[in-house]
Formats: sequence, C-alpha cells, structure tokens
Amino acid sequence: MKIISWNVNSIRTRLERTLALLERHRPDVLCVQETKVHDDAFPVDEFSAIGYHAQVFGQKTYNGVAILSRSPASDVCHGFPGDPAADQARVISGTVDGVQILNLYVINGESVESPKFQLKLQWLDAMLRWLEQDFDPGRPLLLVGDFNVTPDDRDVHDPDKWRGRVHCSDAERDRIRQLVAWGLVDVTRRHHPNGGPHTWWDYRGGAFHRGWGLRIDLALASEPVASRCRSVEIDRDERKPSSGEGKPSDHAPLIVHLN
DNA sequence: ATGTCACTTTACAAGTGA
Repeated sequence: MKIISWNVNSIRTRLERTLALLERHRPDVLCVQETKVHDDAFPVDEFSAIGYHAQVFGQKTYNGVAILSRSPASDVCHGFPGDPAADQARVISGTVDGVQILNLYVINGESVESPKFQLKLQWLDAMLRWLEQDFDPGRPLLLVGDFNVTPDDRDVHDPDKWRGRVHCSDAERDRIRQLVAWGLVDVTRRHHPNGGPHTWWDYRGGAFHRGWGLRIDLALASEPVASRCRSVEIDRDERKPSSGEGKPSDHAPLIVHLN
C-alpha cells in the first residue's frame, strides 16, 4: 500500500502536476493540503477520470484538505472536536484499506511572536486530546500532512539560523514529542536516521537550488502501521521548476510505502 | 530582510498568508 502526502499550494493551479504525480506513482492514497478551494469548485471529475475517489474539505482562498484514493474512503470526518480554529478547513480523516488516515494541515504560526503561534500550540494540544479520546495507538493509524514543525535539528538545513524560530521552536517540537509519546512513530526518521529529508523550500531566495530546506511534512504511524512500513521517500523532482506543467509547489510529496 | 507564489478585491495594484 502506497500513501502520498503533498501540500499542493492550490489544487487548481497544481492540477496538471497532481494528475501527473498520480499517474507516475499510482498511490493507493494521496492526501493533499492547501487546496485553497471551496468544495463545489474542487476538480473531482478530473480525478475520477483516472480512477481516484475524492473526499474534500475545503474553503475559499485558504487551507483546505482532501483524500484521493483508489478504493473509496469510509468513515470520513471533517475537522475534530475541540478544534480552536474550527472555521478553518485543516483536517480530513477516513479509513482506506483498513488504515485510519488523518490528513492534517497544521497552522503555520507566522512567527513565535504572533498570536497565530499561540493558536498553533493550542490547536496541536486539542488535536492530541482528540487522539487520546477517539483513537487507539494499538490499531492501524497514520497521520500525514504539513505539520509546519521540524521534529529536531536534523530536519533543518541551518539549525543555528533557525534556532527558536517558528517551525523549529521547543514549544512546537514538544507537541510532536507528545504525539510520539502517545504511541506514534515518525516513520520518515526511522528510515532516514541521519537527517532530513527536507520536504519544503521557501519560494524566495533560490532556497531549493541552495538546499535551504526543512522537514515539516511528516508521517506519524501507530506501531501496527510502522511495522509494515518498507520505505519513506521524497519526490524531490516534483519540487524542480522544470519537472512538469506550470510551477512547482513549495513542498515536495512524501511517499510512504507499506507492506 | 527575503532574487516568490497564489489568492482576493466595489480589482486593473496592493494586501494577505504562506
């Protein structure tokens, strides 16, 4: 079973590249974030034409998540109880081929001084309470998405430059540690113990070309899923300007392969 | 202090969010 997570930064702008990604990898599931479109305008037909069901939870302009899958997702839910940013479409969950999948677009936070940063921490706290209440780490569960947090300095191209800043602060990293302590495995790290691989590069300053990246897109699996995990890879080519129609997203797809 | 991108608007440039 192959599951891909990708922050597309607008599903309409990235439609051709998303269709090409599906044809290239033929994953069982593609979780997308930052679709930036109201559900009525999501390009459902283009995906069904190549064999993918779409479950969408979006809004105009901002945020938005969707699960595209070859077999239909069941028990689909939008958002979560206790969400302190319930007006923002950031979480869609469902079960595909026996795996409960949570597709997350975590609040960016802007900077550690911003009120949005406090909201980000509260949101992550509420998300953990949801897991504790409604999920069991002894069952097959996979959280994927844009977490907007680097778990540790190995995930940062220049840790000294980023130290204490948004995506790299102790407060954010504590929340990831709490998710792991509850019973999840950072499967990317398990397969890449020495660091990275980066998943996001700022559009500005030639960051991709210079290797200035962060690992902020994560796959956190309960042990029943982690033990099936054969590989976790990044499709770095997708981040290259030359690799497809139109411009790339600022994130690269994260590919999780299960036995 | 940032060599960008996508989206929106009583729009045709400028603000916002990333």
